[in-house]
Amino acid sequence: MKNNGSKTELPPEGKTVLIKDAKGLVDNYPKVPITVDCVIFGFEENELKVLLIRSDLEAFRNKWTLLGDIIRDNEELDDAADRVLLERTGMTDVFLEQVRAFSGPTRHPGGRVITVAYASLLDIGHHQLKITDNELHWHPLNSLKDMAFDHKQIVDACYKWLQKMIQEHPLGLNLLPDKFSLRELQNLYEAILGVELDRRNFRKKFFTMDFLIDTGEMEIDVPHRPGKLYKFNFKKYERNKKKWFAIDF
Amino acid sequence: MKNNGSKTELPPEGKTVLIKDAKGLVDNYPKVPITVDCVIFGFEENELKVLLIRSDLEAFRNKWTLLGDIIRDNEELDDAADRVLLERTGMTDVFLEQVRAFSGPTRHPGGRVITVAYASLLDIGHHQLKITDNELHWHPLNSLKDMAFDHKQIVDACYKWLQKMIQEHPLGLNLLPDKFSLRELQNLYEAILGVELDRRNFRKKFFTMDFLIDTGEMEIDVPHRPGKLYKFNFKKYERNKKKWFAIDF
DNA sequence: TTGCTATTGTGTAAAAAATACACATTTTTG
DNA sequence: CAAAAATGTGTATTTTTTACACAATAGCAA
Repeated sequence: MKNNGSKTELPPEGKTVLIKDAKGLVDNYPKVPITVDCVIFGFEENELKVLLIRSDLEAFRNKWTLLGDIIRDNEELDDAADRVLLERTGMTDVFLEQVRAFSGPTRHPGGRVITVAYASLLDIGHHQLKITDNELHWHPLNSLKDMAFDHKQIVDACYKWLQKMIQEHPLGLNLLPDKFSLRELQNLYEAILGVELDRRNFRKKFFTMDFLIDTGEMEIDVPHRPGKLYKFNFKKYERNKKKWFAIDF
Repeated sequence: MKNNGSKTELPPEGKTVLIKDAKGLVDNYPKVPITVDCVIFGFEENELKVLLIRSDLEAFRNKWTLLGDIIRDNEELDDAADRVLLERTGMTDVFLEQVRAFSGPTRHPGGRVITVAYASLLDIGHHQLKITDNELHWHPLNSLKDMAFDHKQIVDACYKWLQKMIQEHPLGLNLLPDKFSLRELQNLYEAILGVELDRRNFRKKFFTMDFLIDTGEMEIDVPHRPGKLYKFNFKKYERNKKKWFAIDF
């Protein structure tokens, strides 16, 4: 057995009593139900949307809630979030990232439940909702209030998270089809950040990064001059993404 | 009862059965013990350090662990982390922020325990350790391996979190005394980011931000020309901190 | 008291990045 | 075939970042 990493000797005998029965210890811990809740973002008609259902709790009659579930025995939080997504959208390999835990003791009317929020990004067009019970639908983020539980808070936190993340990573592309025009990309950024961006500078920015692949194809069915369609070169991005040193606050 | 925020009507009768007994529902949920673990950072001798103790589990004999505890009934995670900090360092109002949850089903030898990691920043000089049981001590981050549980992973995640955060927010100042010299500040950044920075440009950066208050005092007990001591103007920072629009990846 | 050491404090020029801004081109639609 | 709507493109200006060197100050040792 190694004893590296420290000059300190073993603890003095008789001072600290080591606990042998780890299982007995844990069995006596107070326990809490844990859920995951997914803020599933989509982009449609130049609007950021969230996938919601009606709450099935009487206490939250007619209120919207996030898709979520209790975690199962020995299930990782990430896996539980994946499962929720698979069950509802039929999609695997969806972008999903943990945002944070919410633990307000009165957040659930049935007693204490801690939830871990996940943000998920997917292309609305590229999938079919599996089960459309409880009015499962895409809800515009703007017209969202009065949700069940603390889900409005959770949505707000995940939206802020998203605003920050799309500026630092090419996350936003998960919301678009595989092939997209620069206008679509700019609309996405403008909608999520709530700003107007200069078209020429926006294009310059993306071309300079040099992660866009010209597919040679053009938009179709647009009522105006069609734009070029690009793919994002995720592989090159993963190889070249810059590490990031700038003090700036 | 309001019915705003949506054009959709009530769910069709007989389709969805609303659950009235929320409490009964939650009572039947599987439950898991939840802990908080604090990665408490300090800065001493130009090194980033973490506050650790010896594990009191036989299974992790002689391994270092983070300070943590089981959360209590109806205790918020943030409050539990505050409590851990208060108990061990005697300090209230310490900088503490949730980083993320860790849920590996085998992370605890006694059975499943989910933990929520917090990063904490404090000035080592400005406090006394309350209880020094279990060899509570400040451990250099560099010489850290072979910890109990998944605590090395947690430390790594929190360290990355810290590296990112100090570049975007004036967090790092929580690691320094109230009054500090620019050299100390630069040492802090260099140690945490693991880079060398140009002194003139570093100073220029901070002076340009205009959040430093000249205290009029100078360093004492330094074996060379003493530097000026500054305070950080947190109030002005809170008023003026920029919101932040730059696509950059 | 003097000189040595270590570190503070300061400015400028060059390069890179961000911004502001306008017009010709292409396709669809009526 | 003209009008509408959007694409595609370049340059000049400003701002930010980077690279870089020397005089001034305090402690310390002789």
